[in-house]
Amino acid sequence: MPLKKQIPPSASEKLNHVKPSGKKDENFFSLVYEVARQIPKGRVTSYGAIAACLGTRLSARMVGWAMNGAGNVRPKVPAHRVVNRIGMLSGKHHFSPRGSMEKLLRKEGIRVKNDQVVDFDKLFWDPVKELGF
DNA sequence: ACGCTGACTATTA
DNA sequence: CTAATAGCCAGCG
Repeated sequence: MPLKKQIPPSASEKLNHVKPSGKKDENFFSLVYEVARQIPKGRVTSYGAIAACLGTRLSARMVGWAMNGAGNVRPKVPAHRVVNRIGMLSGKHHFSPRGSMEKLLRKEGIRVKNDQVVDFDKLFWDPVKELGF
């Protein structure tokens, strides 16, 4: 799945209006959480896709880092639906309890084999495309 | 303040 | 094909 063209930084400004309060600290984090919450059940996406949606395709690491606090944020953020670009459950080690990520995915009908999402290309949910970016 | 680390990705060798 | 490299930027010692 081609990540297509480069996303202009203006995209982040678009989502910027979403933030209810005037806090800019959680700017990036909030955006990540927002997008992550939009992931339909039974679908998955990648850190890079979210990053691209925010206009910072190169900062996919930050997306993952943001997920680090996903469990602390309310409402819950389906961090288990976010995997790396090849559909591998790279973040399963950060889940509690260990291995819950795969379980959750399976529960949603997603087949996981050897820490990898089966038919990742079909289950892939592109926020850029779905959200109209 | 500085440097290292990391749930990533794309590019180059 | 695999391996190394470079961007990204928020935390933490």
